[in-house]
Formats: sequence, C-alpha cells, structure tokens
Amino acid sequence: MSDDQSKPMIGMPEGPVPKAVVSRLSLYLRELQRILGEGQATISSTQLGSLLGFSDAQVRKDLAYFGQFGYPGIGYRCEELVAAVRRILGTDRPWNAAIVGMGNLGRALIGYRGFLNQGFRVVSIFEVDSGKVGWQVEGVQVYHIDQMPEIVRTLGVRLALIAVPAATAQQVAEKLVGAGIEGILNFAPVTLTVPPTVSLVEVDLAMQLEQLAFAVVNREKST
Amino acid sequence: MSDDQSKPMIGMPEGPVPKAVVSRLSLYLRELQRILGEGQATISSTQLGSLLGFSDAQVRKDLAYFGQFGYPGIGYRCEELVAAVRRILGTDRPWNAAIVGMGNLGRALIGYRGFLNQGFRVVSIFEVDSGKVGWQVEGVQVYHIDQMPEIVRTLGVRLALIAVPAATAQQVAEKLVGAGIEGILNFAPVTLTVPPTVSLVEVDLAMQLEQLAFAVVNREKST
DNA sequence: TAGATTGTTAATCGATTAACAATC
DNA sequence: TAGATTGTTAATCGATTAACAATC
Repeated sequence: MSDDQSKPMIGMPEGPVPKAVVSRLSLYLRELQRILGEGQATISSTQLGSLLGFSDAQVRKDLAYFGQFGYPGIGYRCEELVAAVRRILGTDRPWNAAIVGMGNLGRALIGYRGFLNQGFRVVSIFEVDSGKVGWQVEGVQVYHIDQMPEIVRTLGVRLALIAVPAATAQQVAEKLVGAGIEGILNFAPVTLTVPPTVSLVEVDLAMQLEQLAFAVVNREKST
Repeated sequence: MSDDQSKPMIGMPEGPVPKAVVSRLSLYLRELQRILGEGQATISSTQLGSLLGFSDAQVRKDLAYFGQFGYPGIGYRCEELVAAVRRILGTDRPWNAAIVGMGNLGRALIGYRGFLNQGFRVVSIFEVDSGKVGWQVEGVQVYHIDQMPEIVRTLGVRLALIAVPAATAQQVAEKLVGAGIEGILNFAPVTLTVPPTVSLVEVDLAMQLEQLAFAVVNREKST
C-alpha cells in the first residue's frame, strides 16, 4: 500500500466506460480550460457541474471512474485536472488526421482552428478528383485517394474525417480501413460499417437540425 | 371508441420524450428514406433495427411513443412511416434558418445540401464585418448583424446556426433571442445560456474528435 | 475546531430488453 | 391454418442522485 502524495493518479477502469461519461469529460475539459484561462486555480464539483447543468455528484462520479483527482475540502486543481482529463481522452499527445473530400465541408474542416487547439493536426487531404490533386489548402497537401496507404503510413495518420457524399462514404471508409486508419469521424449522412478494430463517430449535421426542430415544436413538453 | 382503419394515427405523448429516442428517430428516418429510395415498400422492426445496430424491441418502443404505425404480421409501410416520422420531428413542413458568421464553417454550412434535403432552408446570413454585408453567397444574402430583428421577422426565420468564434457566441445568442429566434444550433465551443423559451443544440466538432481519440485509445475495452 | 468538499456506497430513477397475447 | 410481426407489459439492466464518513 503506497502512501505517495503525488496527485493525480490516473488509472483506466476495468469495465467499459459509458459513452455519456466520456462525452461529459470533453465538456469538463472545455470548461476547465476556459476557467483556467480566467486564472481560477481550483474548482469544486458543484461549481463545475452548475456551469454545465450537471449535479455535483455526477461530476465526482464521472471523474472517479479514472482515479482520485480531487482534494477534500478544496476541490479540484484546474491545471492538474485539465492535464488528467487530456490524458484520459488521449489528447495529451498530438494526433495526425486526414480529411477525405474537398467539398464545402471538407474545406471548412481543413482550416478549423478548434481541432489544432485540442491537439488534432490535419496533415493530409484525399480527393478523387485528379484536378485537385497536388494543390495545397491551408498549407495542407492534397493527395489522390489511391495514395492513401502510403501517405497514412509515412505521415503517421491515425484518424480520418469523411466529408464526401453519402453515396461514396462506405467505399471511402473501406479504403481508409485498408490503409490502416484507426478511427473515423463520419460527416456523411449514412450509417457506415467498419470492422471492430476501427473506431467510428458519426456526426450528421441535418440530424442535429432535426433534433432542434423537434425541440422547438415540443418546447412546452420538455420543461 | 373509434374503429377507423386509417393509418397512421400520430399523437404526441403526455410525458417528455427522452432525447435518445428523438435521436434514434432521426436515424430511422435517414435509413427509411434510403430504403424507400431502393424501392422497398415495408420493413420490420427487426430489419430496421439491425441496419442501425438496435434491437427490434427498441425500434417498436421508440415508435410506440407517438402512435401505432405498424401492421402486425406485415411490419411498417416505409412511405407511411417516413411521413409519420417527419411529422413527429416537425420536418413535414419547411423551416427557415439563418447562419451567423462567415468563417470557413459558416460558408460551408450555407451551401450544405443535406439541410435542404431534410426541409431546412438557409434564407439569410448575418455578419459583423461590414465589408461582407451586401454580398450574396450561394444565392443567400448577407446582412449586418444589427438587421437581425427586421430580417428574422420579414423572412420568417425560426432557427439559427451559430458559426462564430467562442468568444462572441454568447453575445450572438443573445441577439438571436432578442430577434425572436426559436431554436439555436451552436457550433462554437462554448456552453451557451439561453432562456427556456429557446431551444438549443450544441455541436462541438473538436469534442467529436476527442470522443474518437478516446475510443481509439480504449479500443480493446469497449469490446 | 468548524466549514468545505471529496470519493464511494446505497437508493432511486429511467431506459432497454424479453416475452407474449393480439393481429394480419 | 401457420407464420410473421406488432404493441405493450413485466423484468432486467444501467445510470443518476442522495447521503455520509473521511479528509483537508
């Protein structure tokens, strides 16, 4: 039984972590970074929770999945907790990502500063249109989609963002998997099938507007 | 006790509908539209569920919140169910939306075809930069942010998409609320505060990549 | 010491799944 | 009729909240 006083001690839990917990972790991180920027050194679970609309118990429980980061009577040290959460999420080290597709959305994602701020570097773009191959966009080189295996390997690309039409997204996903990509963020409005060795997150922008429309129409009921 | 044979009968439930149910409704709709496009007339809860990774019971339960849409022994008629789900979500009628901010993301959202496909029309753009005011982008007029109340009223804009930097997003939200907007889709990486009369959906793209990074790092555990 | 706040256990709440009578 | 499939109830599972001893 060790008695070291070094905080924080991070351990990944035995069982699987609920998706909702990981999602809140990202929100905690975002809020903590903001608070840290304002010069606040510590924060209680009650304060962090109320900034985001969660209960204090929820905040403590979520963090407790991964270790003991708090100080009874004090709260959490913001700087320490930011570092801990980034390490839990895996964003304490940079990730190289590729974007597939150079439509409006693809081009917007290339230059999105929010990615770099959180440790994600867009290091290559893949396109089927040979006319665009060889271009540079925001300092990022455009490659033909057939160069994927080589570029993924040489640049150490681990994540890919799919920004192609729904009709071609599954094909693109399969090429990415074949090239050794480990995770896919899919913006095409279609459910992709990938092997269990590859992680998948789906973001459908029109679906988000549908959720909003439903909320507006049923506003009274949701209160 | 009526005995009419007209299907479907839609009723909104008494209690609040869980967010997860509404989210799956959008997925059902997307899949149903695809299936309908392939000419399939009916679908069972088992088939629809397995296409999306849900159980048959889940599909039936979700739909049963809103009425009786299925036919025992047959399944659901795709065309009917599409119409029903669109009516439930509120997208059986068009929604006018505005975009605030003309950075990379804002410009990408203006021309996004996926919105129009699901019944959302981008009818105006708002900008603080006077230099851009008066432009047309993809046939959509750019207005100064101070013209918001007037334009929202005259064009019947009910939804707004915030695509401005985090630092100014809360101010923008307040202007939108003041102008009578009913729902906000926020892409700025900051938690907004809006009155309970206004609906809010938040999409943080960097957060989605964080979720992906976590999934990749913990791939073995999630299986 | 008194006050604040954590980490954790037990209690509560809500959502998913299993099962099956009713229906086509 | 036999087979398929729904809508719904009851059982199970998982996630959130309440409560509190331990700690600073």
